[in-house]
Amino acid sequence: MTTTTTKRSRTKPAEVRRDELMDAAQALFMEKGFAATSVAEIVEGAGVAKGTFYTYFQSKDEVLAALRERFIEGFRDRVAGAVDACHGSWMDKLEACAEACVNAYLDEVVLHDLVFHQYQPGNRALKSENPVVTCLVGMLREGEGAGAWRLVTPRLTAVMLFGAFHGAVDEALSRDEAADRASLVGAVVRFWRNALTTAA
Amino acid sequence: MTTTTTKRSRTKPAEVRRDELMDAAQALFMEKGFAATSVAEIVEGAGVAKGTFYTYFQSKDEVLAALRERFIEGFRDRVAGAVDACHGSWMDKLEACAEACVNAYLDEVVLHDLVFHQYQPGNRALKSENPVVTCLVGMLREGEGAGAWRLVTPRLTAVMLFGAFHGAVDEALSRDEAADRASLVGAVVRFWRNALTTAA
Amino acid sequence: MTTTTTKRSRTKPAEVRRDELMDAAQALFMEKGFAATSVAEIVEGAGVAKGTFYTYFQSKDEVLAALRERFIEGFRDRVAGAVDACHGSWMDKLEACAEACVNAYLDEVVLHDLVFHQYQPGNRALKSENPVVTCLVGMLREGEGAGAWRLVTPRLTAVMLFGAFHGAVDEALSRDEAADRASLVGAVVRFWRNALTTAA
Amino acid sequence: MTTTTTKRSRTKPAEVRRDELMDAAQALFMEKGFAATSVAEIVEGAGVAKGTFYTYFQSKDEVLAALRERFIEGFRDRVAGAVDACHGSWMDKLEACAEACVNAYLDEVVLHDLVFHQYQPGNRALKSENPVVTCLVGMLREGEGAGAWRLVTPRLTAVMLFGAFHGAVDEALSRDEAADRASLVGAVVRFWRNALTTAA
DNA sequence: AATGAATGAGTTTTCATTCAT
DNA sequence: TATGAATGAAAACTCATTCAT
Repeated sequence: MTTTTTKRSRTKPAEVRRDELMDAAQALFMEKGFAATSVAEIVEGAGVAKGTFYTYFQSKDEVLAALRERFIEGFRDRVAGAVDACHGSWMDKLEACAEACVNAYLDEVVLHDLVFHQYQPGNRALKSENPVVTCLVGMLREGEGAGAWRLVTPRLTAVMLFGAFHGAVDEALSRDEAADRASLVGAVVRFWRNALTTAA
Repeated sequence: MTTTTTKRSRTKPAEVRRDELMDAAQALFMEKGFAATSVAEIVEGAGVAKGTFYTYFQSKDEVLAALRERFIEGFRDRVAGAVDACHGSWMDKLEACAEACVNAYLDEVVLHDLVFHQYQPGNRALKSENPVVTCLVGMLREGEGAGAWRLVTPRLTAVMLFGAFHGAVDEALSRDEAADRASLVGAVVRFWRNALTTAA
Repeated sequence: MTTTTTKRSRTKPAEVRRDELMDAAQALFMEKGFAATSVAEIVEGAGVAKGTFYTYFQSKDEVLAALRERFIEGFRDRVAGAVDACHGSWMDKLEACAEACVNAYLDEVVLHDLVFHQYQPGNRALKSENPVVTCLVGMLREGEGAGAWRLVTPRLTAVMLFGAFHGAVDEALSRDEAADRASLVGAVVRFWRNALTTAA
Repeated sequence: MTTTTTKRSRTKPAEVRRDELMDAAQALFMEKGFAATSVAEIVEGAGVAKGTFYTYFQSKDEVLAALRERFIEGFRDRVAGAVDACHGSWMDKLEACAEACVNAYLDEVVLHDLVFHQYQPGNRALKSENPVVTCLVGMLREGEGAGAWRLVTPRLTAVMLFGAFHGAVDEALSRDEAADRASLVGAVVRFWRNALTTAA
């Protein structure tokens, strides 16, 4: 009798529950760090009981992994979208890419740091399978094909461009100069352009 | 024979004890990760009692911080030394710097990762107060004074050069291509040079 | 037979568990002192795991605080009950109150000492927000309204009456003369009565 | 050679060193409580090394005991002195005694609490060997001999007078009304007088 | 007498995970 | 599926005390 009424609201679609848990975890990890966040806090944030967490994730580490996947996908989509939307020259595309990177990164640095900076011996690979780099490589290659620039090692160049942008944004952040995004984007674009322009 | 050496005083100069503890901690952290290493293991490794650890460090975190300092200093000394030892042109100095960076980093990646990859909200500053960057800035400014190149924002440029090198080495490492250091140094040097050469 | 009772759920109503923990703690504290009792012993006494203690109390200190609350409430209830049950004159009520105080205190000295004798800077207030005093104040005021006595400072008087009783019982206890409760009650009552009778 | 010069200032008369240690301990105990004070802090306060502490006291508890002795002596001397200095009637002496008690207590409550409130099963005796009570008893007996008042149980009365005064001062302290010592002394004296005046 | 580095037993506390309901 | 009380292993850290100098 009472069963029909009670059952309903408690059970949500698995996907939804899982997302809610991930959202709660992400917010807390970003606020206090991974190690400093307890499962107890995550479930509190998601409004479920302790045990429920373990129906969706095998361990605390697993949520972090899931979060990482989600972040990578989102970042790549955003940057790739900006490049695709640009119908100018290759240099224009490069500029669009730099701008998208800076903005996407700035918008989500904390999250970025969270999902990437957990040291465990031998997780270096993560950074390089970086989809933004992959996307950059593609663009560099196409641009090269079109004669926009010449590159000895496209992948390494992409990685260095990415590293340069990364460093610039980190610097801006640590100096509280990230608010002036235009200047930042300007500096990065200028640097990238130079780096790709072989001195005659 | 050895008796005389062994017998002498359980008490050692503070500096020595501290270093022994740091060495033991560093070895363990690099082997199993920071979180997975217990203070109990560290003191066992250093051959002292639990309490002794706490006469030299306030907490486990503090050793990591000390290790970071030690790493940074060593890295900077190495790079600065290489630049100072180069008596060629500014471009030569730049090259010497790039080479020293790549080599120093490659020689101590594991340690580098250990001391830098622990995410805690708001430790971002560390990277930018990076003494290698500071050293680079100095060099860039002097080089600019000497007319070797022209820079709009020296610090940001230095930071991007550093980021580029960092990314390149990370990439090489993750692809197991770090063995061919010459190529790597070559790629970095070429990239740096371009980045500093304003396209006319 | 007994199986049904025993088997049922390792989980007990929160209130019950909490009380069991408090009981175990109280017994041990009274036997060996607060500092000399470890949480390990408490949980052993209560038949639960270490962690369970911390589901109910934030720290060892918190149990002591809870014990104090419980003691104070019990004491007040007992005294207030005795006064309410007395339907004689105001002097009779005063006498009932004195008697109840002496008896209640004598019955639980050890516990009293346990919960009150832990010196920590600034816990003095506890004594004065003493609900027995509050109850005494009420009685004194009502009695005054009824013309039983006249008081310049009711609260201070209540506090002094309480102090007098407290001192008398402490004295009796330390001299092992507490067995003769009648005499003790007599002395306290006589003293209280005098103290409230303004010499004409 | 160098011995003569170096030795001098380091070694102080034992008595002095001991006092310095007691002073340092007392200050710290009063500020943060006995348990919360470490031997390390005591020796720091006294400006000596860890080991020195143990040349003068066998343990941390022993300092507290020494402090208690010192407090008791000082308090008794002060009250007894005030009574002796009063050459009026017995009621005057009583008044002088009450005043001295209140003042001495107010001046050293924290210390009083420190040395008396440390609960360990069975240290109740301490309070009753209270020298002020003993002194009060003497005065009450003499006054009774001189016909100033009549008492059934002098010691118990003394103890109750002491308890009353104690309660009054505690109350004043917890209400921050201790500054107005005159009123406080007045209330206590009035109460004491009444308590000693048998209602005809 | 004085030192202070070293000790290490002992304690509190945390928290990821389980499991009976 | 959801719950949340219970678990208990594991860890960090403290500090009174010792003792070689």
